[in-house]
Amino acid sequence: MAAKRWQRRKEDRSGEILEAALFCFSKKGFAATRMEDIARRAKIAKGTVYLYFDSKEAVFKALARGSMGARLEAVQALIAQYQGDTADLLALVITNIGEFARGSDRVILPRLMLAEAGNFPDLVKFWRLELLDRGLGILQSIIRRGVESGEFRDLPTEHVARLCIAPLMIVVIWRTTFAQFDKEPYDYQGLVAAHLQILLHGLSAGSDA
Amino acid sequence: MAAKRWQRRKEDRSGEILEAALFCFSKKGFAATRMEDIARRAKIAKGTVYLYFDSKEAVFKALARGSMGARLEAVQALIAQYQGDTADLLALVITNIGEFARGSDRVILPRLMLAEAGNFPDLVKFWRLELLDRGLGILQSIIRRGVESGEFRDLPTEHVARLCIAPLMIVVIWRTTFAQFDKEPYDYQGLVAAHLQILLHGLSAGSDA
Amino acid sequence: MAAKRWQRRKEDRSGEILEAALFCFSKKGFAATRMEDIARRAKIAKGTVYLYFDSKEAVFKALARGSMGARLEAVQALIAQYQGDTADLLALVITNIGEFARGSDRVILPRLMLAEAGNFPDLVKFWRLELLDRGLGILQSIIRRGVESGEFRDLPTEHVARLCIAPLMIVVIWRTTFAQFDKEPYDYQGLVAAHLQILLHGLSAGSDA
Amino acid sequence: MAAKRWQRRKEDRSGEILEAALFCFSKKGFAATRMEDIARRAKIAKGTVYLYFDSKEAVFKALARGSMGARLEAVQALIAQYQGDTADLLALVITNIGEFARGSDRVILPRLMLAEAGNFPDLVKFWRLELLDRGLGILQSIIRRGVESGEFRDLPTEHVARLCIAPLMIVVIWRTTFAQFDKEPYDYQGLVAAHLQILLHGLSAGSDA
DNA sequence: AATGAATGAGTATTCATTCAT
DNA sequence: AATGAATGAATACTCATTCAT
Repeated sequence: MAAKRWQRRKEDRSGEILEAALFCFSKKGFAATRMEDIARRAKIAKGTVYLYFDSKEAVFKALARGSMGARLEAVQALIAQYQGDTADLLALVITNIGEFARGSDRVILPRLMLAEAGNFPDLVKFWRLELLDRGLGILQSIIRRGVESGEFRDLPTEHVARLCIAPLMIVVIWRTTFAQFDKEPYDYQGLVAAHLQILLHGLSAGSDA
Repeated sequence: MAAKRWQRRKEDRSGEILEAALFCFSKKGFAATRMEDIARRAKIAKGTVYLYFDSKEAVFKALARGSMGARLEAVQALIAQYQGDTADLLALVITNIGEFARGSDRVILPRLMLAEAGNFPDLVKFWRLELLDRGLGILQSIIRRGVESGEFRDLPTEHVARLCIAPLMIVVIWRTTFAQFDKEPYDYQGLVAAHLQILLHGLSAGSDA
Repeated sequence: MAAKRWQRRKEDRSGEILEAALFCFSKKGFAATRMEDIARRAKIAKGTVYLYFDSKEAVFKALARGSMGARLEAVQALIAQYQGDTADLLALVITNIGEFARGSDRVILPRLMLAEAGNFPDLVKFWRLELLDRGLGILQSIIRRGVESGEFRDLPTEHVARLCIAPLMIVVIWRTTFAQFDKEPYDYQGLVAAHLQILLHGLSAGSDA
Repeated sequence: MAAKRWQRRKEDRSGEILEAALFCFSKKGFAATRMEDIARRAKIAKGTVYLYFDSKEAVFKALARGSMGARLEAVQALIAQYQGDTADLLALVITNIGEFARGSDRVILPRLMLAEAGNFPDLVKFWRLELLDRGLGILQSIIRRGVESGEFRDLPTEHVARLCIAPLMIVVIWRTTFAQFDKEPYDYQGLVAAHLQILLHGLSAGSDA
């Protein structure tokens, strides 16, 4: 539990390697990244990587598994203590994830996962179960709350949850794939704002004739 | 002795190879697919592939370039001759693309493109310019028409266009990546329906007090 | 209609193939020449070559064996009927071979043989026995005649014969290998003339004190 | 257990590889030599060769470039300090090169270069400019000196220089190509001696009436 | 712990050769 | 006889992994 002092160094190394690997994988993909690329970027020797990870695959999996769940838990905590309009809560959650999608350099992780899904089925399963299903579950519970309180129209929550997320995934994909050809930077924040306007308006029970 | 080893069929070899390649690439990714895999699936010899394509990369590019534009043009034709509500038109277009997303086996093409984007920058450019920008342009013009006719609220069309598409991309990604872990098949049609309900409701000018 | 009268006969084809092969081999070497190169140059289909030759090796051997002996026999005939100074005869023979070396497009044959010697030991043997030994034998007999008649100094004929040939081989090598970098064309005729001057002078018995 | 599989010896690996390559190339030619042949002969693994050379071509070029210029410089030094008859100097130089031609195992280098000339045009240029032109230049300056001092007849030096070398090239070719079929070893030394006798005699101004 | 030279399995590509047309 | 599509063996080169130092 407590971090052992003499392992301190080791943990740092491991993190540096993952950082380097993230950079390389996101730039060239898993297959096209050579262990030496990772090592060079981490400023260590090729062999050293193997002191921390069994194989290139292990590096990738450690990368893909780590550090994504934390955010989810943060969102969960946010919700637990929330008092107020469901619409505001939903807006808060979507904005929060939106911030991540448009700002964090970690977005390359989902991009990576999508790209290599074919080669790492168990990783897909992990993402599906640990992140997607959990995340969608949280959203569904929010939406259900809105329906029950009469704020939202009664639409199938499993679909609505996905519809909340979809534009954020667009942000991720756009940033990691197509942004390089933008002449002027795309206004991600505006997209999220428009999304919220349409979504909340569209969900709103009161606005229905 | 053996069944005909030489089956001359220049006719559609190229198409068969692309079909086989599509299958292999979508299953294992570009890098992990061996030319021999493609050849075996196309039931020809390794060397034969090279009679039709210069390299593995050329196969991939031919695949990624082909057959996606046709659908776009179909949609364009649909719109050109359309008379009636903009909302209905938008619903029609989204449903049309949705049908593709949830039914066609060609959806692996966008999946593939996303996956290999890092290794084929010029291909990304092609998709961006020839498909995305064109497609988004079409949607924007529809939305603008709705705004001008007073049917839709005045929201930034470049964002709204993306919001129309986003859930369809979710369908594509879900089908090609996560569907394998569904216990019961996900109701894509329901998703598109919910999308339309929220979107059209959310866009609708009349509902706003 | 009936068979085309003007259709080329088999023998012609074979010659055309050899001609094409000579061109290709001399340009790119044996290994780097593809059967298709030969076929294309001969303006026939790849498969057709195999109607005339069993393999690429067979083409090369047919080429290397043919058409070199004829010249040797011409020289032999020249000598047989010659009456006069041995020095003049030697000059005549050397000039004759020199003409070949500096003018004929067949010089690529020895060049080719040298280049591929390692891969075709039996061909080397053929050249050695059928051409070199015979050619050197003829030269030796001339020189011996000169020694016996008192025209030439008494030097070992097996060496002198080679010394007569050596500059001509230089011509061959120069033309086929280094000439491409000459700024102004090298004066092969002048070389042969200088060779004769030195050789005959050097051999001459009279000039020795 | 097994005998050391990893023998770290960065020291002279490169030289060993070149040595092995020289052997293989001279035996089978460039194209027919497999990288594995070279590796096996150098007693290392296939991949190791690539730690020292970028490609098979690079191995060949390193080989062809190296170790030939040194001898030329030795000859140049010899001349620079020489005092005495030009005829003696010329004899000395020719004998020196002759020793190389008939004794050194490096003669396969020119043989190799001739054989592969077609595939390595830039290498031909290197040999032409760095070795041939320089070598011929040295010889021409010697001959010019002889002409100016009145020892030699006034013949075109560019031709005479080549005539000095020609028999030595014969030695190289004979040794590397035809010697294998000699029943009794050919007397290369005798050839060089005869060459000198005829050449010096033939050049000598005094002997002319 | 760290290094990086060495290894060798794995694959894209070429091209001599075959044979149905 | 002629063709050229199809075959598949052969090989240069890459790179994940090992381990002597």
